[in-house]
Amino acid sequence: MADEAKYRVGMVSKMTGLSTHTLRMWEKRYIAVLPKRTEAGGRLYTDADVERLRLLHELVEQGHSIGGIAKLSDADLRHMAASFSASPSQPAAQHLPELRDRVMTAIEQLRVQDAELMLSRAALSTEPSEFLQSVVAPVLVEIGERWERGEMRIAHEHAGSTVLRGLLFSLMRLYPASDARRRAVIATPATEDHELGALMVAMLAAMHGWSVLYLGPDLPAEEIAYAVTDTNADLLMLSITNLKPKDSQREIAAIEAAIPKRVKVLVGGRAASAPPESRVQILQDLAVVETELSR
Amino acid sequence: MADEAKYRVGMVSKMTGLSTHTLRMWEKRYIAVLPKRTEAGGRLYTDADVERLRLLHELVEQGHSIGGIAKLSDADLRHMAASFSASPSQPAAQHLPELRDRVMTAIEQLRVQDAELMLSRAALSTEPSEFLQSVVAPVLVEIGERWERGEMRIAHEHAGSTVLRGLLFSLMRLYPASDARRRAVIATPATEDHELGALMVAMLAAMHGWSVLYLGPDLPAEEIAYAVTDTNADLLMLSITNLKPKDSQREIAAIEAAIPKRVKVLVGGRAASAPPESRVQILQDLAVVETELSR
DNA sequence: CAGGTATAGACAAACCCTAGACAAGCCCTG
DNA sequence: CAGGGCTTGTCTAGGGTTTGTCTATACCTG
Repeated sequence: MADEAKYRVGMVSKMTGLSTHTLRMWEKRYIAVLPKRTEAGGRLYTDADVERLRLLHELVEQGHSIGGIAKLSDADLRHMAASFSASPSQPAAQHLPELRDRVMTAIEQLRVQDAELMLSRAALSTEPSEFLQSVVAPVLVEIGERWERGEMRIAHEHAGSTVLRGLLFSLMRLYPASDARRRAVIATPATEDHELGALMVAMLAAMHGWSVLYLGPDLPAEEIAYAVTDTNADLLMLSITNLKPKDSQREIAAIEAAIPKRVKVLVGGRAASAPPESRVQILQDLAVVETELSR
Repeated sequence: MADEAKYRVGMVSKMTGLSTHTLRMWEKRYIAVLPKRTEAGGRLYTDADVERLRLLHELVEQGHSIGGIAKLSDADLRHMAASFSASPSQPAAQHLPELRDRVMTAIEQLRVQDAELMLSRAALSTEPSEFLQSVVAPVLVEIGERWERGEMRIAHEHAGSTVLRGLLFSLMRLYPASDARRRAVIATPATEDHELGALMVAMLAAMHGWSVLYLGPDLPAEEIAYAVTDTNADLLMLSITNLKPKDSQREIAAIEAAIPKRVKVLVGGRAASAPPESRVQILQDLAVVETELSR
């Protein structure tokens, strides 16, 4: 839409705080960005370029050498920036299993502040996908299991998932969308009210530079389709953990029928089930999600 | 009727702040607008032309080059102006009503990043309670109204409330519990699934130094009572916006019967309704909540 | 004729381009 | 720790491009 190249070098200089000279040198020497050109040769930067340059600037000010980071992907840059601002210097909680236990204990005792503190510390000093896989997901599963065994009350389950929801929201907001051209819509189909899976992939997508529209849980098929079409998204991700296969298939089929063919659809979650003849892709775990997101 | 060509170049100059020379050059060189002519050759601009020229003028003052934007469609121009006012502007919208409108517009267009950016910026530069009362609550109400009038889709409602939820979660986590002796439990009774009111008071409580246990929406009475008792809380706050008076009263009575007498209970929200003979206090607006919290 | 407008051409200031030079800082090695 | 080499931000020079304004001349209307 309007996300084409539009900023000239002087404007980008003001936006990023880098001199026009530096901008040109970073391009010439390290190909940090590669702006389009006008017919007369003037540089034209996109929003994504500007965001990337901001990130690079920040990292350079933190002491990285431009030559070393200029070629990294947006996702890598974002990750570096995030983990720096979080870890002035600490050994990092290397024992994720232990962290898990401590978090579970805190939730059992309804000490949510403690749980939050431990989690957010760990989140910023750990690889995001690893954090999700080794901490968030297991904690969720364990809460579910203990609740089924009657070892935990609904109050615990609520408290725990609230902590995790809040954490994931915050993490998602940590990554400002940079690449306006890669749009992803993330939601949960009608009657599926478990949003944590969706939040996890939303966070991953944001971290990988996608411009994420997170719609939350329990959305009718036509609404999801509308959002995808209206925003001209390239990717739709659904999370399904609680639906019956029949319902899952019906909703997916309805959505699929109502969106453009070029939109890629990824479905994850314990109960994900696609109709036969479907183009959608079922994702088994978060690692696969990440590889899909990074291309 | 109103789109007749009416204004001559001198008039348009005064209306747009552009010199007549500039108007002619923009037409000749970039075809920014193409006004009708009188029989003798005089330019006649329409209201739409004037509006477009105003937009172009604004964007040029923001640093865009006229040559680069003159050919864009009205929609694109509007889009650019909107997202600019959201992103890298320094003075921020100090006018809260205006901010509200801009946020609503962004939500209507599913530009959640812009909405988020504007909101979080304003949140940090505004008194929290005023922010909630002048921005968050009105936006919520307006989304609800527009949705009921059929002017907004469920997708918009979801997108909007997701943005606000995320924001409130983040704000809540901004205030680490300072006073561990003043504990508050905040939740929404069974079948009440609107959690935004609860989140608002949770944020206020956290801001006032309370140690907050936020349990989220839709919690059975015995679970709320358990949490209050188990954490030895001094205060319970409930938010009820959607229940029938009968249900509201039943839930409150059940909770009240199961918690220690010394626990203060505050209930807020549009549909708050307490049983007769109840000790609970009904709070009309957020200002009252704040005075209650600060003692 | 006055006042507003029209066209075409001329200009200057601001902006942007490339290529090369250079100094300060960092890193490695002896 | 000294020196050589690499890295990196800044500067200069010379030359295009973009853009607002100005001038000169002419038309139309009352």
